Amino acid sequence: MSIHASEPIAHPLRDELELSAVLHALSDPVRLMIVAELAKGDGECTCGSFALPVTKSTCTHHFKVLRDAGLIQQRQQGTTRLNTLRRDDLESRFPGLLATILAAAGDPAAVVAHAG
Amino acid sequence: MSIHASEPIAHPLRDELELSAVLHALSDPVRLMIVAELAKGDGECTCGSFALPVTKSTCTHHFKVLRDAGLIQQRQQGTTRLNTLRRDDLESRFPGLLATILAAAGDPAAVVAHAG
DNA sequence: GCAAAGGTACGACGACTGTCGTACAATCAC
DNA sequence: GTGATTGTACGACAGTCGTCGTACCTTTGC
Repeated sequence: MSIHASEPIAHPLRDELELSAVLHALSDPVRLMIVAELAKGDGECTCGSFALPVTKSTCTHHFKVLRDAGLIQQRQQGTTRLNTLRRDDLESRFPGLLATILAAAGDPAAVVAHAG
Repeated sequence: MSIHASEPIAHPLRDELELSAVLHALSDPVRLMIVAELAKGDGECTCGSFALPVTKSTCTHHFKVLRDAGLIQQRQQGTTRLNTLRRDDLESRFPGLLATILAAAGDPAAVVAHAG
C-alpha cells in the first residue's frame, strides 16, 4: 500500500558541511579507501562493489558516516544503493581538499594505518 | 649540563608520518586551532601562548596527539616547551595538505604558507 | 631554603567509535 | 507464490577519545 519506495535519504546541505566531520570521516582507512575508489571511477558505485575487509553491517556504518559528513550521496535503486562522491559540493566548500587528500592517499605507505 | 633538557621528547620520523593519524589529529577543533595558530606565526610558540578553551591537562594531551601524529615538534626550554609546525616534513610527505586544510579552516594566510 | 610558574603523569569519567552477529525489509529472478 | 540478493536496524562489545582534577616535576626568582 503506502509503502514509501524511494524514501529520501538524509544528506547535509552544501553549506552545512563541516571540516572537522570531513577530516574525521577521512581519517578512517576503510572510509578513505571507499572515497578513493569512488574518486577513481566517475560514476555511481553500489556498496557491494567495494572489496572491503569488513562485514556488511560495518560497511553500512561507514557509508552512513561518509554520508553524514557530506562526502557521498546515496540513491536507492532497487535493492542496491548507488553512491556518488559529492565532488562539486566538497570543492565549493573546501577547495582542493579532496584532491590533496586523495593524492596523499595515493602513496600506499601513507594510508597504511591499522587496516587489517 | 648534567641535566639533559635537550631532547627527551619522542617524535616520528618524516617517513613514518601516517595520513590517517594526521587527518585524525586535525579533525579536532582544538587541535586545528593550535595548528592554525602555529601556521600564522613563523616561529616557536609556548603551549601557554594559545588561548584554548580547555585545562592544562587537556592542552598537554592535545599537544601530545599533534606531536605523535608528526604535525608539530616540541623542544624543551626552561620550564616552557616550544612548539614548531613541521611544515617541511608535512609538505614532503603530503604535498599541499597542510595549506589546503588550513585554507579550508578559514585561514587566508595558510594558502601562501609555503610560497613565501 | 621556599614559593611561584609552566607543564607532565596518572587516574577517572562519560561519550563515541569500529567491529560484529542476528534479524529484518525491499526488490529482482524464477 | 518462493528464494536469492542487497542492504538496513538493532544490540552488543571492547577500545579509544576528550575532558577534568590532583599530584608531581623542573626551572626561575626571592
